[in-house]
Amino acid sequence: MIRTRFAPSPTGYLHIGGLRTALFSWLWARKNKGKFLLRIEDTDLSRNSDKAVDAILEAFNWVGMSYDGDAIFQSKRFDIYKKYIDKLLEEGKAYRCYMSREELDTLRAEQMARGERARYDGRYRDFRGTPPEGIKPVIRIKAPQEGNIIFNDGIKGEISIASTEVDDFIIARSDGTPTYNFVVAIDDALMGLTDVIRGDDHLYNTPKQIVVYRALGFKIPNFYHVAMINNEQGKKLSKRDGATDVMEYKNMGYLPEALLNFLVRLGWSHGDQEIFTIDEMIELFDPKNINRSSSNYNLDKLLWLNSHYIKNMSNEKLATLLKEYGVDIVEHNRLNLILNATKERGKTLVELANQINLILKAPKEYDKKSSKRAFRGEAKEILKKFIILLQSWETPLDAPADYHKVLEKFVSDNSIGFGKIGQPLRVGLLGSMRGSGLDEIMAILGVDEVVKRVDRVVATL
RNA sequence: GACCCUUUCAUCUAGUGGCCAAGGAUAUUGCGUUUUCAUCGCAAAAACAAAGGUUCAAAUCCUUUAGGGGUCGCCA
Repeated sequence: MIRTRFAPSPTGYLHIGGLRTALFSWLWARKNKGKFLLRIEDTDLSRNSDKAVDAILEAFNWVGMSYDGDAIFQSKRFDIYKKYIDKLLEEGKAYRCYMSREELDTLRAEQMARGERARYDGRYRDFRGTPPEGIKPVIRIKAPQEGNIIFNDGIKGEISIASTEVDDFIIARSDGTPTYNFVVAIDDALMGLTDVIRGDDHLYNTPKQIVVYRALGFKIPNFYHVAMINNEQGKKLSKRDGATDVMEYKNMGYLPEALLNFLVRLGWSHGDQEIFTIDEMIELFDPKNINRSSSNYNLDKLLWLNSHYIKNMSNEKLATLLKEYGVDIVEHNRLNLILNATKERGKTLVELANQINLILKAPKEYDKKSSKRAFRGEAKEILKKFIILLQSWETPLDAPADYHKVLEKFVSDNSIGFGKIGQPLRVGLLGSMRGSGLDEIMAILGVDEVVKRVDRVVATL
């Protein structure tokens, strides 16, 4: 059975990079009817925040991802790690190192000056003497000193790193608390993970974790290192260009299905397919089709996807969602008309809400440029005449098609083009030259409201 | 600086030695539809980082160079 995990450290909100790796892991588990587990990496006791955990769960909930079982908190598993540290110590696979921080700093500076990769030199590896006084030791694991550490990455292929590049890294701090690479390996093993999908900023941690796996005799899982998401300029993502809280996307009016569709195609592909329902993603996802190279974050496509999902969403569901964006038309008897007239004009729910308000709320002012164009010539007379025709119409006016008949009769009676009435009428009703179809607008507003708005604008001309 | 990863249109990508004078999508531009805007339809422009090899044949394999990213913590 496939078992994957998402293992964030609770230092802040969830951003799209994290959401994407979580998505990949989640899809892979769901596709294989396996388990997707959540683990909170909070071993650094000074940097924890419960809020951060809530933020992650809120984001998961919004996009509809769920994890199996209970979330695991590393901070509650210190006794387990301690046991393994003692075991390694006993077996001589780990040792106490009495090097002071100052000594370490000096060593690193020297190595860097020589143009080497900074790494611990193993001076206490076989230490048998009397420990220096006043130093609380750290515990280091014995890494291999020769050969290469090789593993097969599911995305990048065989990765080989010289053992000389991997030092005897610290597995327990001088205060006794365990460190990241140690606990990750233990938990990944104990949680029975078969596939670890994570960002390729962890690529260099993998050989270290393999050292732990081997020392403890654990089975090594499959690793998949997904390349980073960069900004449009190909640089590291910053808060300005995408590394914002996932929930910000909700505030900006994006649909979760659009965001997931966007993210799944960032680095992964299934031939030429662009649109994926969640079920399709689950069915088709395979980490072997993840791209090796990093991808650039670009909002255009997300916007396009979002408008696609808005256009294809049921009116009932849209209406419900719109309540959070300041528009409540759930009980409106023209609900379908309103959304059919506007949903192609809003790329986000925020824009859609604006479009709806544009119709539902009488214009407070009339766009200058539009007015200038629309209200020239005989516009005033034409509007007056149109109102008369509208009010004297004999058959009931209900559907957009009914209003269309009125418009048709009006232009033919007066031998004018649609534009002659369309432009002033539109500006009179909406305050702007652009917007939904007049037939729909009038059907939504009804005769009385149309007359009211036109009267008002006529009075200003 | 050292080590590791990576490099196809502006962007996301298809492509695993011949089907590629490189396909799709977004964005852009033009045309059409429309009373406006949007949607939609059609079309255009747009890329194998560079140089050397290997091969009958290379976007695909190898080497070097250049660009980008990551890592070098008693952070995760």
